[in-house]
Amino acid sequence: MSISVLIAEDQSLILGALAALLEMEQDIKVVARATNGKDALQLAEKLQPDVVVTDIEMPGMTGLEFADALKQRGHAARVIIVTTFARPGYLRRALDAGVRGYLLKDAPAEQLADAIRTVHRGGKMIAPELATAAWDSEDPLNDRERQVLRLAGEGFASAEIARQLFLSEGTVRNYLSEAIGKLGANNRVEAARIARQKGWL
Amino acid sequence: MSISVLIAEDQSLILGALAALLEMEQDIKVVARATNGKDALQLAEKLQPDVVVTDIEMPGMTGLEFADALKQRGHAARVIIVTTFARPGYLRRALDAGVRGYLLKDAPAEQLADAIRTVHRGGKMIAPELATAAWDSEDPLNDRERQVLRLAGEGFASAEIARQLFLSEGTVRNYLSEAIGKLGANNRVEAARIARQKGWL
DNA sequence: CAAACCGCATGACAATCGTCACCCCGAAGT
DNA sequence: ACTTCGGGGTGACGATTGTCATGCGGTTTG
Repeated sequence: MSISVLIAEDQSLILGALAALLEMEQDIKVVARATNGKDALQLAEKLQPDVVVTDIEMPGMTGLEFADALKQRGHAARVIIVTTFARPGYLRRALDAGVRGYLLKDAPAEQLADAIRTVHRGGKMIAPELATAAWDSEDPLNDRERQVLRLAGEGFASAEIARQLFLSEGTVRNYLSEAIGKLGANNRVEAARIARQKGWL
Repeated sequence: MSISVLIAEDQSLILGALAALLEMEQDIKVVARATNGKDALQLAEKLQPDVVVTDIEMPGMTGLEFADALKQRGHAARVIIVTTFARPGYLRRALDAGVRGYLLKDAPAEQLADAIRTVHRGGKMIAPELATAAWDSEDPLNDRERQVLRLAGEGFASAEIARQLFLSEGTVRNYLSEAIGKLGANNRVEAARIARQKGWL
């Protein structure tokens, strides 16, 4: 018997493409498609697919909320998240929602079918870039550093940041220096980029 | 004879999925895939595909630069841009680069094959959301300013940018100063932010 | 042909940034 | 009461950034 799959993804073109990709596998059957979390939830309840593949960023209900909702209702479907974002924070929330797979969109194409099979068998499949990162890379920034870094990343000068946060300019520079050091960056811009990319801003 | 197509898209999973989607059409043949602009350029030169489908945001060389490079070399291939971003600035630059199609990733899946056929026939296909909005505000940046600004926005220092682009550091600073002035920004970071948001990077 | 541009480079100067050592003070611990 | 600690601050110094005037070899173009 083939594995029944539901796909949720808000960009129709990508949705169609993913479906086409999976249609090529004889042991996988795409039984439904949804372009947002709410539709996906209804369809999942009605069709009881073996596996659900979902994006995170969708209008209305995100993939994470969707996974959580499925879990609440004691649903058997195993969920695989497919997303652009390698943010440890997302992975955390996904695992908390009982998600069994977390793939990045820049993983090789065969991995999706693999992941579906693995997860259907009861296994887990986490993008290697994140498997470790979820553990070791905790956000090293404190509150002030985050605030300052966020503004610096928008292009505000130290003096302006100081004004906005009611700090002295020197202090702002100290925080920035700290943040730059903690993130292993060479300057505020790079630091902001790194932090954003990790989902810490 | 079927239409030969090259696909460039940095997210492998999506790349594979798009290829699968097109494989389903009997009159379309995916002859090559690339995950960045440079590879795409080489492959396009070697294989002379009828149509090139490319994403915009790719590491190294963007889809727009790629399209431009193809045009420079007097290449016959017709280019279709497929992107998430409905930024008028992108469309304008795409059209300037001689691009024949501009689709959004949330267009219906069948549109891609349609667009390929239309473009192959010599027609154009522009996402309706953008067809009108194209004449918004002009991009005041020239090529060098764009390159320099992009790197500056990533957090590279002037000296590093100079090394990467084989320019002197002073020249890099001059270009940045120009760009900052044109965009009404106060520093490189703000300038990069403004340009990005307008779709000029 | 000469004028006008263009892309790139220099050099200089002021402003801003990044770093570091050290200070102040109010809360906690013990 | 005496330390310790954390948030915030100061001052100074070198590196980087932003600005501007100026120069120089190629292309256009009148």
